[in-house]
Amino acid sequence: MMLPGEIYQWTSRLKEPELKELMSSSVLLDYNKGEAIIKQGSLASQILFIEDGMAKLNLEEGGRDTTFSFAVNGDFIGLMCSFVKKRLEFSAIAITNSKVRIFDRDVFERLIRENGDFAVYIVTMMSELTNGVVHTLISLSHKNANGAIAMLLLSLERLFRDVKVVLPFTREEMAATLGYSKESVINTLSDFQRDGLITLSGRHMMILNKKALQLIADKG
Amino acid sequence: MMLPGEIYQWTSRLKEPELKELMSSSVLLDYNKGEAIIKQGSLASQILFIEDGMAKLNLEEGGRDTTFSFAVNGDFIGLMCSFVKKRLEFSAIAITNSKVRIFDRDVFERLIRENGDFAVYIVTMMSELTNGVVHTLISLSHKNANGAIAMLLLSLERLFRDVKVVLPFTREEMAATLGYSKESVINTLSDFQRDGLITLSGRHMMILNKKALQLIADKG
DNA sequence: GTCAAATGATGTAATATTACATATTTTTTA
DNA sequence: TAAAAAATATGTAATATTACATCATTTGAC
Repeated sequence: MMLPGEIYQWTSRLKEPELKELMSSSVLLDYNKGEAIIKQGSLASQILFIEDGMAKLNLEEGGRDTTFSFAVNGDFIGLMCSFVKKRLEFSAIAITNSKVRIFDRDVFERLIRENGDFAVYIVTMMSELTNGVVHTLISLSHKNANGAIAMLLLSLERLFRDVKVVLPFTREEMAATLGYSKESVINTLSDFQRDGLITLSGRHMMILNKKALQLIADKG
Repeated sequence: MMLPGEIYQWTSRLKEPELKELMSSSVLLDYNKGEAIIKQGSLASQILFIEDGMAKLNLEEGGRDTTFSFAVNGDFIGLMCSFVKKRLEFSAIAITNSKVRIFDRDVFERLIRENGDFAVYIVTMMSELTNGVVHTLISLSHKNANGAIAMLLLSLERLFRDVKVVLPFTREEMAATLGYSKESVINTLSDFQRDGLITLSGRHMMILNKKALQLIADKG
């Protein structure tokens, strides 16, 4: 439950009546694991905020689905790409059962118009998010298969805040995201398991040796 | 010379006195080809606008310099990454002699605060820019060497608006950007020349067969 | 212009990655 | 629960990419 002015940082940028208006024009929806929260190609008419759960941000292109970011509890989902003119060019998929608050973009934009503090806060958040995504994508693209996979596993550990992770991908989806073949992903994961860095059972993974994984991510 | 309200779209979002204030607190500087316009790690205290010339946006990391975007005449340089809290995490290098207008971030932010129209315009522009960068980086990372190089050459053609292009990279820098070895880049460029797709002489390139290059970029 | 340094070109061996074939396991559906 | 479908695993051959060695060319400083 979202209580004005206390749980989420950004709410403090809004005045009492502004926040009230925004909240009362919003809806809270439940999404099941695997469900699409945002479909690429839909009109950019909403701003989504994840109150509970996790989502992956995908870009579909050339028949491939690439995950380029994640969103967790307390994040605006893909905020840096949400204010486009026409249609959203990304999708968001719940990777756990999630509660998502849906704001109307017009109301949201009106607040940006009317509340300069809020506008600057949003602009700053967008820059930070974009920065992070660009950084991640470039790092990934310069790594070999081992390094890229290690990076992804570590980012999932941060996302879940736990060494136990449920992979939000099939091996093939993971391959598509990283730009390698599914066999490369499968083999590398097997290698990691054989070398005692992780345990694997279907989609359930546990990280056993974070330091070694980090080394592979850095060097690879 | 920048004339209020007529040359650049964004100026029409500002009121006469706002634009006047912004312009009068700005400076126009000349940069020579190759010169650093923005240094990664510098304080995020300015917003830069390129009035004439071209620049490449680089991210340094792991000893490598990766170009992730370009800016030309009429662009804010790296706007989507410019409103970060502390230091800029990208650099910008002039790839032709350029005239750059330097705005003070505080003044710029004050306009975002005080002029809602302007705020929304900036937010929209940031989203569109981020969208484009993410799209480009993901496309590139899924291509083989030939495809990635073809993509880059075609994007340079669009940048220069001409089939004659002066490559803003050494072969090695191009390799760093694309995540391949310099030999792969050199060999592929040689192949392209041998196959009559381009002519090359040092950094001077001419695109002879755009369709074939596009095909390689799409398929590769 | 000359020289030195940097950049570019090319061939080959080593390595990494993919593609294919096939068997096994897990998940889904009826 | 059983059967079917999807996903995973594994070995091997084909392909792509890198790394190394060497030489040619271009660029920049003096």
